[in-house]
Amino acid sequence: MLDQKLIRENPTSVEENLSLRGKVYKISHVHELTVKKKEIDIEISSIQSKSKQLSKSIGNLIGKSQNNNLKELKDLKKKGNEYRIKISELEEKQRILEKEVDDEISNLPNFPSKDAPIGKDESDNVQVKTWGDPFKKENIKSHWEIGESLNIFDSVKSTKISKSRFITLVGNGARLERALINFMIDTHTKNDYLELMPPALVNSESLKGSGQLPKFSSESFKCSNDDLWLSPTAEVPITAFHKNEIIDPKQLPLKYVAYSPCFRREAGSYGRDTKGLIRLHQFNKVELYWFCDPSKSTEAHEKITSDAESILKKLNLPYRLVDICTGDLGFSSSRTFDLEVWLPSSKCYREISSCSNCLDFQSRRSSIRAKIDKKNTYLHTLNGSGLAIGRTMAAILENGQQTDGSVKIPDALVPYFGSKFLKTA
RNA sequence: GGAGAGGUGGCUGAGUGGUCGAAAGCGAACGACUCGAAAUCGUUUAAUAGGUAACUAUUCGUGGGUUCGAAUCCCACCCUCUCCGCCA
Repeated sequence: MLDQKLIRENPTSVEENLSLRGKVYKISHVHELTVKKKEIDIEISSIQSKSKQLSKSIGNLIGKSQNNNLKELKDLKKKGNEYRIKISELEEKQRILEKEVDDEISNLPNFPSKDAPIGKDESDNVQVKTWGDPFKKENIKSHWEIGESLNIFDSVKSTKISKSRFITLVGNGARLERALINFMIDTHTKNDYLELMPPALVNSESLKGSGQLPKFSSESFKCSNDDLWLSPTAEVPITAFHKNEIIDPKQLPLKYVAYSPCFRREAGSYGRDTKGLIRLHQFNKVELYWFCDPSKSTEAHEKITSDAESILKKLNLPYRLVDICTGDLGFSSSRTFDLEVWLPSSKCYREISSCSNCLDFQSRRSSIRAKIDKKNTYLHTLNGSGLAIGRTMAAILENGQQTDGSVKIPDALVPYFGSKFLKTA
């Protein structure tokens, strides 16, 4: 959520900042609404003040004389009644305006950071660095071919259970999934992250608080009988964990790691990545999340990214770091570093983690503050996958494939998985 | 799901129409006493929004309503607790 005051006082700068995303944003209408709303706020409070004084003097008058039928009293009450009617009229206007303003501002994305590369779309993203040697060989199998031959997951049977884009992990596949979750959480908790295991169902307010609503309602699954949705990422419940709080600044930064199943409708992606573990309606993810002092979020962004990277390094998976351009930034983010893992079968890097600095965008939506220098200040929030489990498994299968059909398990994962190779059961 | 009870400041808890933003206690801060501390005594101490400030408004679960005036009355919703039912 952008600052309403900024929109009211400096609409031009708001438009300029938003236009960095490569689209035109017209905010003159919201601007007018915020100005009107401010006028009404002031008017209401001045009438309330008069009305309050009047009520007190009526109280005093009744206290002094026992007679309730004085003409003076009647006149005062009449005057009070006028105030009341006026106030309720104005409040009605205020409510409508507030809703309009809120609706419009809720649909505006965050400002891109000045440091983000300027660009229109994905093709303008900037590769910052690569790590490890991409595995290139003839006769490379895709992870779904490997999965099928090792019998570690089954998508055909899963359509009987649910529909397409769902997966059932089988035997060692399920075991590998659990090993990855535990390995990642252990690594991060050793690094001072506090583990959370939040609800998978979240209410509308929570989705709004982190930016998924109102604009992206078609991206999430809704439970029709309740005001509950299947959470698309742990970012949602973690943000909501501190909703409407004023946090003691001594506790900052708050660093959380959470495993959660994630549910996404993937509307509009029909035909893309239909095979394997890359794009599913349900997948597991370990998420990293920081609430921090606004002056320290740039630094925190570097740190959360390197914490996510450390998993790829420990698993010895080749990857690259990409600086997302202004036109390709997510709705809530002002700067995003993507980590992309090498998938040899498709000879390309695929996103496995997205590390974003949302500045005060989510904390303003969710009202999460800390008293810093005697002022209540919206905190900065940062999130990053550390990592997406299914895609990590795909990368391990493809990068670790052996000529005999087995898969080498990364050394760091062996204690969790329980053996050095993944073979046919 | 059924029956009942309840949601008040950092905490406990009083308050059923009029200086109530709210008694009392605990806690906290400061001061006195003390070499220092404990104990004791005294003073102070809710939050939010707007404003440089004086100040103004709002807030007693949330949202409406009645009234000149609502923590207090009415309606709806949310949450918590107890019992019963169901259940991993």
